[in-house]
Amino acid sequence: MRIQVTTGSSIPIYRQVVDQIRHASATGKLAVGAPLPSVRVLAAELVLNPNTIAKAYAALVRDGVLESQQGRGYFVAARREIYTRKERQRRLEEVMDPFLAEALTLGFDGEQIGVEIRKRLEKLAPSTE
Amino acid sequence: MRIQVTTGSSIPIYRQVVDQIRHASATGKLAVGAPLPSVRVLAAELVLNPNTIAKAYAALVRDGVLESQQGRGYFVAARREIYTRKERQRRLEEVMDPFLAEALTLGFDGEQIGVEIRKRLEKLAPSTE
DNA sequence: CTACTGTACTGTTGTGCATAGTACAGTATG
DNA sequence: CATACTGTACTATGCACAACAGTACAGTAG
Repeated sequence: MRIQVTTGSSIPIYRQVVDQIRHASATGKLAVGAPLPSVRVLAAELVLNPNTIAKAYAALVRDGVLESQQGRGYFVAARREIYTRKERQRRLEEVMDPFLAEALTLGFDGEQIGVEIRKRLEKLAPSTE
Repeated sequence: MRIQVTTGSSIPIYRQVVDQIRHASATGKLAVGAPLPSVRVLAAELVLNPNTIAKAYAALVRDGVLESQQGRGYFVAARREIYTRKERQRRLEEVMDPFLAEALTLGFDGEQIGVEIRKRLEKLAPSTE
């Protein structure tokens, strides 16, 4: 798994790391149980502070994407439902609204947004169920 | 047009204002040419600093959503294409990726995301084309 | 002129990101 | 056992930005 980070972006570095690992996990690019590079190794690779990586990993643990094992490392956690249906819905809308506002401003309508999303997903996970 | 703001959210207040006006403009709730509440009036209404509203309005002018007229006020700008097709695509993907990462983590697949988006848009603009 | 509008500053405060550095606990290998 | 990894938890610093307060000036409408 290759992680890329853009310093100077308005998106915090640790957030970029979180998003990429989430994506890889959700699309199956990172299998359940797979080990992740250690905090210090990934930090050295990306020329970042280990604290930044630790923060990203901690956030992913909090969200149930990763599991940590003291002294061993971080691993991709088994998929499990950690939220109620209602909570899932609420969280989805929370991130959907700003996205829709931007998309609509750019002149896309509902139809086109759907198409673009499908295209993006296929590009990321060619073997979709 | 009614604007609501949540202080203490992780989303900056001025950003909340921007998103809501964008949405209202994009969905037609705010007609082209319609006047917006003055910086001071809206600030008083929401119990905010006028600078915060001015910042939000300025951002909307920069994005082509509003137009300002010295001494008169802010008005909804005429729709116009301010970005190239390529730039639009790039901007869409920029906001789409974090959204998709979150949605996938929550366990939604492409199909369901499309459905949720359609539902959300209908709710916001019942008279969709 | 007066009262509204936008606009542009200067500060100050608080918060969050990212950094550096140190320290300690658990695990694996020899 | 010792060593070298791993995660984890602090403290402290520099920086950027959000939001605030206050002031000032320019354009518009009555």
